[in-house]
Amino acid sequence: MDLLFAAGSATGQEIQQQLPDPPSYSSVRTVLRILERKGYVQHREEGLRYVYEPAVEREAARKSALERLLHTFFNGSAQQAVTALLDPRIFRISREELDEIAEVVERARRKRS
Amino acid sequence: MDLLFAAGSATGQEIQQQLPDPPSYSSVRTVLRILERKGYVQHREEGLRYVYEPAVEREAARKSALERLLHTFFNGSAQQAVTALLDPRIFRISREELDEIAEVVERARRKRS
DNA sequence: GCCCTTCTGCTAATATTTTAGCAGGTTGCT
DNA sequence: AGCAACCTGCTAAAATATTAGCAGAAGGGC
Repeated sequence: MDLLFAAGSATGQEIQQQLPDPPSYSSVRTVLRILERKGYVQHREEGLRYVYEPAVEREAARKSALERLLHTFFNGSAQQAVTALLDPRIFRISREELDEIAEVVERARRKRS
Repeated sequence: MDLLFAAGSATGQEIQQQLPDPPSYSSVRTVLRILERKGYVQHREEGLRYVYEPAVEREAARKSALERLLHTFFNGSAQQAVTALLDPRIFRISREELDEIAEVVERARRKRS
């Protein structure tokens, strides 16, 4: 699923290739079919093969993943999460990126006031 | 696991209570015992009952969860993640929190320059 | 001392996941 | 037409996860 969210959509073959320690193509497809039956993914036919994509809105999935992460590791606090994201011991962030982040925050503040 | 990371540590009973649609206590303990065998959690005896906690450093787990989220939903970009965290359509953030975040960012910038 | 509650470990049945093989269809090339 | 390289669905075995029941130990109150 994560893979599909990251890629947007993918064929069985693409998924298999990106999987670590890839199982047989047959296995991948079985899983996809099951995920589809459960309503987690959907496919469209493209030429003769199926292209799969998540059945849930990307936005919605992202939101719920964020919420979960915040709750699990940051006590629900967005501020703590941002602090971790900026912690050089955790991520190396370029100077430019840092500037952009500052701008995003400033924009949010201005919008608020 | 998420629950344990959020709480820091917990007894079987506490875990059961916090679980949605809670299965029997017996089931919870079986799972804990298996997780322990696999090395994901460990326990210490406290009085007569076991208190479980994750076997991995909280920091390390947090880092890997963040990395995964960034990769899955934000194209690896911390900036995009911060943007989402500040998006009022996603999270309601108080004015104070926003100010604190701004400060965190500023501190990071000063440290950098 | 005896019972009630709460814990542990063990065991076992059931459900689900994971894996792969096989048959049949389509496309395209020779 | 025949063959190779794809794809799909179906099927089934094996591994794993999930759930819960039961027995035995320990503590606390009557």
